[in-house]
Amino acid sequence: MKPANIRDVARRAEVSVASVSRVLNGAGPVTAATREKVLQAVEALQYVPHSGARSLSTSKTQTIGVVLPDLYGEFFSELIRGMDVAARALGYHLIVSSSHDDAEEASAAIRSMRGRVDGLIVLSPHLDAANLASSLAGRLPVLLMNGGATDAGRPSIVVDNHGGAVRAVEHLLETGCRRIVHISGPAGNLESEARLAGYLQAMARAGLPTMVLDGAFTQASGQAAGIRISEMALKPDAIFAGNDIMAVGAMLALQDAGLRVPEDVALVGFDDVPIADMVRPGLTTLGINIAETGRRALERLVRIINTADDGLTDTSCETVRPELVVRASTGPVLQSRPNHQPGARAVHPVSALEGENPQ
Amino acid sequence: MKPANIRDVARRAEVSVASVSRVLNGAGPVTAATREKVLQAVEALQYVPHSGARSLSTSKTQTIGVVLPDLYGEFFSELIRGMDVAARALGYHLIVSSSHDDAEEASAAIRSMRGRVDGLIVLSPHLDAANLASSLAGRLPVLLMNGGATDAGRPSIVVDNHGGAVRAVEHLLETGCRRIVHISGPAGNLESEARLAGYLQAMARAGLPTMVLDGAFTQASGQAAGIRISEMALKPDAIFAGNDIMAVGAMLALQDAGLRVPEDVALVGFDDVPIADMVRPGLTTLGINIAETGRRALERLVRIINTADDGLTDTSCETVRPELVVRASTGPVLQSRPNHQPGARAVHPVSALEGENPQ
DNA sequence: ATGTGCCATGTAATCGGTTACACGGATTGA
DNA sequence: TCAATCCGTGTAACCGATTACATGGCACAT
Repeated sequence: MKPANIRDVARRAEVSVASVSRVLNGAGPVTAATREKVLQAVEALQYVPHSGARSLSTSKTQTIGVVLPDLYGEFFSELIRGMDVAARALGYHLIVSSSHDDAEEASAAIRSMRGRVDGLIVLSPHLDAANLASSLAGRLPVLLMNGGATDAGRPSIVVDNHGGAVRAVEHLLETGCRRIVHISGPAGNLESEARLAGYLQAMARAGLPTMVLDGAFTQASGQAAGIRISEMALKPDAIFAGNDIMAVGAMLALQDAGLRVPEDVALVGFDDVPIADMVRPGLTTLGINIAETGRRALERLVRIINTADDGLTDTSCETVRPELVVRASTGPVLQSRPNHQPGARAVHPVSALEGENPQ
Repeated sequence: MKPANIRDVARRAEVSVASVSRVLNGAGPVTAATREKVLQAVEALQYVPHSGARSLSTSKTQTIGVVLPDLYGEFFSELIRGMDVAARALGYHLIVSSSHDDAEEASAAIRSMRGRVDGLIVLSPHLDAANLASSLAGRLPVLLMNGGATDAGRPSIVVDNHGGAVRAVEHLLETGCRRIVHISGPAGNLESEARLAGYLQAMARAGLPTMVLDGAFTQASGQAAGIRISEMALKPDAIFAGNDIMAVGAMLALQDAGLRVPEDVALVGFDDVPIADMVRPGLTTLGINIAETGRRALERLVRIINTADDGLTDTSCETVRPELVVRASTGPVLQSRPNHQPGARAVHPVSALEGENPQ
């Protein structure tokens, strides 16, 4: 009992296969009578077109591939959710492939998707552009979401990681913090590096010394960093973590060590994943509307596919600007007057290292 | 510059298409020399087989569809991660389709996947079996993960929701709680109903009165329930929430209202999603190894596909037993002696309603 | 009545693989 | 030396859709 094919339908409806195809695709002229007969036959035979055969003749799969790194967590699931909603609205399917440790594995995934998808959305912040491009060989439309890289000639959507990090540091400065350490994401990750660079720049601009602890964008690495910090003799008065989940890890470690957030140490994350609002104190962070970004990415890729410019015309690099979301993990912003005042953050002994320069 | 096809490869390697196919599929006899020529041609032409064409002749897509409900959050993303890892290991791709509000929409999603996938994993706890079966028409292998329903004749993997709920209540009883309310999941959701039934049964068995607040498996609904509870004149001494995310919502509401967990109100969730270990106090919950469950589901479906028994032979209903994970959101277990003793939970005034019966 | 044009429909080529079967050359046994 | 066997290879028929092109019928203008 093999499934029915288009010829079975044509036979039963007493029309030709061409008419069946025309009815089903809404293309070409058909009389109401023909349409009716075809639809009845389709119903009776439980006919569903064979997508492989269709894709063979149309060279379209109505499917989009999403390649993700080995990191997981709320950020990526939110992103995919946004993409999935947009995909269904546009009549596309989504093939996801996650957990790619290295460039090698991601390339293999990309290769295995060729011919199976009409376009790709690639989130591999550790893939350098060159390696990536070689994998992409075919003229498959690709939308990059590769951290800070302004990859030449490819359409992309990137988060303004650098600007966001600067904003994070500025906010901490505004609340009176001076000894600000950064828990960084994994080395080689473009997002992570851009956030680190933003931190370094903002601190340099303020004339403050920097300190970086290595993290890996995971809760465990944030926790480990938090423990290290809680064991320091001269503790920082604020932490800017490379993402929310590390910030949460650090927060737990600090609290377990008896330190108070934000009174002893203020804390800022990045991404605004749902959990940021579920810890206490709520996590101040740089918010990205993640699902919305996913939706936009998918819609843009579909637009590129449909205009058949393989990223030749639309090569712009769309930027998503994170927005500061202030919650309780950072203290209140001090009055903007530069003169010293014993405000909410006066509990912090001001280090001699500060290099504060009231203009 | 169209991508190369198998005939281009055959021409360049100076062999026939049959040989190319044999080399690429490892099937059939070929000499080392032929293999070498073919592989060189493949490399030179950057050849990738057209999956649609292949699926047309083999009737296989090497793709598995996953249909998810409209709920999202860590549970589902963890599950998909587990499936994805297993899929890649077995040479399969994953098409996901989420956010299905109703049976209607889920059916549409299932239909749109026919011919595109070799099998389906369906997680639609609100789809009644009848409605579901009609959608499935084709003899497509389907693995159900449908909450408590022991759907006849279909292979399935279900969580022992009822048993888990009983265990949750028992644990609360062991810590001395008596006024235990339940925050339920959405009505019509089989998982939700099984957990509710388990709660009711365990409470009845203990001779205690029950109280159920309606939730929707979302953080917001848990929070709303928590607010309602914090406003009660006679407060419960424990909450069993239908899942972790509602438990977290309730915890935040209680804490915002100045109540202490577990001293004033103990709290148990269900699922053991990552966030359960990131709130303070840590959430006691019924742990399911989610990613592992996803992996097992996918591997089982592939096994069914490969043995070509469309769920005719293997129709068993595999059960995943959740395991109690005790964290700080519930107090210490009292001594097992039945005589009343002013232990850690003596701070709770024992209500007259209790109906406690020391045997 | 006849030509013109349009429109609904059918025929058949095509997409790019897989594979049953045919074939030819080499090896082996008698 | 000839027949039987085996093995690597090639030929061509299929899988199920789409669609360019051909065709036939009908309406309308002349």
